Amino acid sequence: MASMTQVPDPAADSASCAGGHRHHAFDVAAGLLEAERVCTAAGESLTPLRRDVMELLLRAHGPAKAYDLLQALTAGAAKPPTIYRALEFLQRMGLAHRIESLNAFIACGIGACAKNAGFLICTACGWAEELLADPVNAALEGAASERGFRIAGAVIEARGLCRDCAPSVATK
Amino acid sequence: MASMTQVPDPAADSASCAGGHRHHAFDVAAGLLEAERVCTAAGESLTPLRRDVMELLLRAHGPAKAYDLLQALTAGAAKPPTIYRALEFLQRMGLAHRIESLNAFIACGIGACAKNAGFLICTACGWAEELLADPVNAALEGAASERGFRIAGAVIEARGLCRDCAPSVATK
DNA sequence: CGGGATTTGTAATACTATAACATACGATAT
DNA sequence: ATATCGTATGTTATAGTATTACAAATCCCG
Ligand SMILES: [Zn+2]
Ligand SMILES: [Zn+2]
Ligand SMILES: [Zn+2]
Ligand SMILES: [Zn+2]
Repeated sequence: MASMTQVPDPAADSASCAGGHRHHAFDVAAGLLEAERVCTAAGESLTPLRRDVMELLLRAHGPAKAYDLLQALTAGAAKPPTIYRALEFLQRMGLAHRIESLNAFIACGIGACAKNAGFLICTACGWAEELLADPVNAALEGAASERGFRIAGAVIEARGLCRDCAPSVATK
Repeated sequence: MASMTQVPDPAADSASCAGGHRHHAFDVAAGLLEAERVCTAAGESLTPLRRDVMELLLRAHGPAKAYDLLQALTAGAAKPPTIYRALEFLQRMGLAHRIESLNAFIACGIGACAKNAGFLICTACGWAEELLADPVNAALEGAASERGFRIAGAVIEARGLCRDCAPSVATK
């Protein structure tokens, strides 16, 4: 298999995933509408390419790797800068996030949040659930201010087992 | 210049750094003693190679890149697996940490903390200060438990300006 | 010494990301 | 309509990060 991350082929549609059990998924249609709305509001354009990448992220069953997205675009004819540029744009719009500890990208699960989201990453099924990380950021702010440090942004990524996977791993 | 990260040449000693102002540094001798102690306590061996890498991390004026460390080891004769293996060992011992958002490594600033440390990374001087991230982890735990998620570990990395740099950037 | 486990060396390759420059395209102003 | 400008995309090449697989050396114990 080319990769572990689940970038769907264009035909796939449902929320079934590699692990076999169905769970977690984005609402693709709603996500695309929201993306259009956000870009318009920002005076930017959700071009066909950017929209295609957004759709791939929304259909993915978890964080997607850049080169897998690249392969999924027009059957791999695109070159690396194509995908990195589209991802950078989507991140700038708050429509997607990069997960540093996975070198992967995911659609925003909260809705155009430009900053300081957090993720709970399941090591069993690969899903990453987004958090509004306000309490976490507040705790970070507290620690930072004690040291005279001014926070501009933060990476918050927890690894562990999601509700669905904790039982199956525990009983294994 | 080969790289921005500050892996010292073998002669360098003080806490002066690329930015010109002196600040932040590890206590090299104490760090090596502690490393020896931790490894012995764990029934593992701090071999000359591992010790050399630990010393490079302690002398570095901030997070160090793997290939820069590699270059600093015996003037670049070593191959990539050499450094990645040593770094993995040091991380396992809690003597070093990987900073995901920088693809870089840093000596533990707290003392053999195996898990869940956090970092405040200054984007001006490049230093990364380690936090005992207990309050942050507590906040994360709270958010996770609401979702039935069991956290095994977390990446907590804030970017911003340290106490020393905030004024100089503000007045620039 | 023999034998097994750990550590290190080495070569090859996979994976991730950016720089630099060329081309295309849509909007606006003559 | 044509020129021009800014934005977006295409293309080539290269830089940077990390792992796999196997070979050799070393250490520890019996
Ligand atoms: Zn988000
Ligand atoms: Zn799961
Ligand atoms: Zn530490
Ligand atoms: Zn600083």
